Amino acid sequence: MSEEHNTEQQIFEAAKKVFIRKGFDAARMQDIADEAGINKALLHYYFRSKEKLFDSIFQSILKKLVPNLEKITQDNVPFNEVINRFVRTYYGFVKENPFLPLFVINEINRNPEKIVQSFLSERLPLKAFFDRVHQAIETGEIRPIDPREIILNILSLILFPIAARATMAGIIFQGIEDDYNQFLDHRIENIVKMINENLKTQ
Amino acid sequence: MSEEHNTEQQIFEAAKKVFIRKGFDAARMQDIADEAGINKALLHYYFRSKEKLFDSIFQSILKKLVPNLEKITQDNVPFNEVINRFVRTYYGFVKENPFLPLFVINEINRNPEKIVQSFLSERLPLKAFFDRVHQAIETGEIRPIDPREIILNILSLILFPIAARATMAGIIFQGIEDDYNQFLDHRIENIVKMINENLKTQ
DNA sequence: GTCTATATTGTGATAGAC
DNA sequence: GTCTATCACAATATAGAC
Repeated sequence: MSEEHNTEQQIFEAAKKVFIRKGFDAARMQDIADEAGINKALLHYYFRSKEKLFDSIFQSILKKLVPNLEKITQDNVPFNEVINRFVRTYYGFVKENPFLPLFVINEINRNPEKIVQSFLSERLPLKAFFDRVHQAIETGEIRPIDPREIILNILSLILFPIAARATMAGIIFQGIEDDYNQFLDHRIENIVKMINENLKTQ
Repeated sequence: MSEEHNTEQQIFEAAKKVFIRKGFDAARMQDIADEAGINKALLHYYFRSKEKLFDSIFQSILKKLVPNLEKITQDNVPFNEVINRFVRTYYGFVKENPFLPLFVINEINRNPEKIVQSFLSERLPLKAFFDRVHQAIETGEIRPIDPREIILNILSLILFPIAARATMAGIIFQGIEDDYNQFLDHRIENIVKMINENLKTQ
């Protein structure tokens, strides 16, 4: 009873792990079967094809990567504190899920329609943040700026160093990833400062 | 005579185009043959294998993407002008070569040793920039900061929006790429400002 | 050097026994 | 539901004629 065997769920989790690490093209059905501890034929029994298996996984991953800013904006904190929370919680998340950013970027590149499907139907969790920015501009808390620019700057500064880890660690740290990790942790402080300074009025 | 046929060079250029656009895994030898206007067998005649053909191309591409900061730092201009030139010329380059960043990131991920080969032998073009930063710190022109942090911030702000074009345009511009391009062009101004403000003393 | 034809290998998918 | 064995196809690589 407590040991629900549930093969379908087992496959799902295994596939998630393999797809995220290798991407759709490089992922092998054999890898997924091995990871799940079963054989290839069962994959096709539960999910008809590799593509179908992938699709069932992708949407949930994309949602996890788009920052959920509703919680962060709902408390009535000053705007620079909104930025502070945004940067720190989002960095904490991608640090724990370092393969997600590049995975999502590549898969959307491979098939751009995938993103439309999921974001046309429901409301983006970015709406709350955009509203909060406009409010901060009206009250003179920050200078006038397109909210999308703030989002793009923060995501760039956080996601790029993770997505391009091997490249950047190779170029500026001779490939020593431990040093690079420490460097990134320490740098978060400065990102918050940089973003907030850029938003100051006058 | 003036019409040097030179099949090898023709293959090389075709392969470069196809590899950059599709990546190593997704690139097909047939695609390259078509692009070069010859057949598959000739590819193997000139370059023994797909891997060998790829390797002969990759190093030159990597070098092009690592910013060459020697020219920019050699004139005796104030440091904020160094930043200004760096950001604008580098953005101009990747705008003309939008597939390079993600291509390099993915291929180094696939095979991290590739980067070591090329950068252990010769001196990085970043050295001149690092020296210029240290000089600017000593003269009090900018605040004390790790030069690698400046590089990483600039590359993040410029490369990420290009590498993740489909994703970001999809999330914040409903996939309308023309609007996204204009948005990026206009944003460069603010990147220069943001980086320079962050480097101010006090 | 350049081509056509074919060998070889890898992988997604299916058939069929249990 | 789960397995083994096999199909079908795609893609790299090679043989051999010209």
